[in-house]
Amino acid sequence: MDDQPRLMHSHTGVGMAGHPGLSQHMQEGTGGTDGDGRKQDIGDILQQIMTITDQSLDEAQARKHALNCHRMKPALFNVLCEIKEKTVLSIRGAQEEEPPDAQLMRLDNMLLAEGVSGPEKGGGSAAAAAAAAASGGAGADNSAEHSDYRAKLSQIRQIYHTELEKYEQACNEFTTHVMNLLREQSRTRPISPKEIERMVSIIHRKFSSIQMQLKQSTCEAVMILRSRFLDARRKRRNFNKQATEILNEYFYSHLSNPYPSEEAKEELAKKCAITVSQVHHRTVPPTCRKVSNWFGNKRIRYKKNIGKFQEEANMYAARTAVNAANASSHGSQANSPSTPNSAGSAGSFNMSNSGDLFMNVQSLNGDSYQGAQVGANVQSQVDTLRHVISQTGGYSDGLTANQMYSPQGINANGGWQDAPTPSSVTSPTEGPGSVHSDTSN
DNA sequence: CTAGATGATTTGGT
DNA sequence: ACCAAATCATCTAG
Repeated sequence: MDDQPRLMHSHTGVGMAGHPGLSQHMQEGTGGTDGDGRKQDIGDILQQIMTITDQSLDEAQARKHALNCHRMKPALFNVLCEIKEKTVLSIRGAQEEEPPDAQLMRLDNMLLAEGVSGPEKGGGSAAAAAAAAASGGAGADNSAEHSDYRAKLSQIRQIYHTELEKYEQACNEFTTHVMNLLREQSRTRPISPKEIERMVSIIHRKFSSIQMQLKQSTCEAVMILRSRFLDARRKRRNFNKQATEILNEYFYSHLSNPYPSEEAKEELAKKCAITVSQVHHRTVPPTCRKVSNWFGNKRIRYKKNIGKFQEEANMYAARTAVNAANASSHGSQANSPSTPNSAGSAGSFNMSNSGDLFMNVQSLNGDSYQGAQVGANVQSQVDTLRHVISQTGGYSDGLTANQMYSPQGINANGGWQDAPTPSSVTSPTEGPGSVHSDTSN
C-alpha cells in the first residue's frame, strides 16, 4: 500500500536531484559525454533508489513537503506543462471508440437466458423457477430429474457471481488506487482530468476482458451441463398412454386436416398434462412444441405407411364416433378440442358415398356466420363417420370400404396429400400394404 | 442385444 | 412461423 507514495516521492526527488527542467536530457544523454559529475549524480540517485525502501513514511512525507515547498517547484511545473503540451498531442490520437462487442453481448444474452446472470438468487433463476413451476403442475419426476441440474446450475451461478464480484471489487480498488496516485502526482507533474479518465477507461477495458473470459467459461460450463442433463433428445421420455390416446383421438378425428391450431395445441397439451422440459426454442410454449412435434411425427409417419396405422385409425374412429353420438344425443358437443380452421380445406373430397353429407358440411361452413365451431365439429364427425362407414360397410369383403378410407382424404387435400395411397382406387384387391384389418368393431 | 417405436432436432422450403 | 422430410438418440418389447 505505502509503496506507491514512497516510490512517487523518490521519483520526484530524483528529478530534483538531477537537472531540474532537463529531465529529457538526463534520460537520453547519460552516455557519459558530460563527464564524471553526472556519473556522480547518477550514483547518488541510484543510492537513493536503493535505500528508498528503508525510509520511513514520515521521512517520505517530509521530503514530499519539502519538494512541494521548493522555490523552484512552480517553475519546474510550468516547464513540464510546456513540454507535455508539445508531446501529448501525438498520444491523443489513440482511438477512443468502444464497439458494443457482439461477442460479449451474445455471452450476456445467453447467461441471462440461462438464468445465470439474471435475477439474483433468492427464489432461483428463471430457468429453475420455470422448471419448478412445471414440475408443480404435472410431474413429480420432473423435479427429481432436474434437481441435480438445478443444483449444479446454481453452483455455477454462485461461482460466477462470486468471481464477478471479486473482479469488480478488484477493478474498483485498482481504479481508485490509480486515480489517487495520479491525482497525487498531478501536484508535481501536469495530469489533466481527461487523462485520468482515459486511464480509468483503459483499466476498465482490461478488467472487462477478464470478465469476458469469466463469462465465456461460465457459458461453456452451462453448455456442458445442459448437454449432460437437459438435452431432451438424450433424456427422451415417451408420453404416457393417456396422452397418446388423447393425441391420437384428435389426430384421427381430424384426419382430413390434422393441423391443430395454436389454441387446440394448448388445449391438447393441457389435457395430456404433457410435462414441460427445457426446450431450445423459447419463442413457443414448450408444451405446444411437444404437441407440434407429435403431430409432425404422426403426420409424416402416418403418411409414409398408412397401412400400418389402419388398425389404430379404425379404433380411434370408432371410439370418437361413439363419443360423438353420445354427445349429440345429450345435446352437448364441446367434446374434443376445437379447431376453428380444421374444416376449411375439406371441400375437395370426392367421396362417392357420403358426398351429400359433405355438401351439407360445406354449405354449413360456407355461409353460416357462426359456423366455425359447428363446422369444425361436424367436420370432425364426418372424419369419424367415414371410418365407421368404411368399417361397417363390410358386406362385400371390404373392397369398397378400403377405397373410401382416409388415404383419399389425404390425397384430395392441398397440404395433406400425395400419400403413397396403398389402397387407392387403382387396385381392386387389397392394397400393397395389406391395408385390410380384421377388426370389425 | 436387436429391431422397431418414438420424441426431438436439423434442414430446406414456403 | 410452420411444415415435410430426414435424421438422431433414446426407449421398449421380444
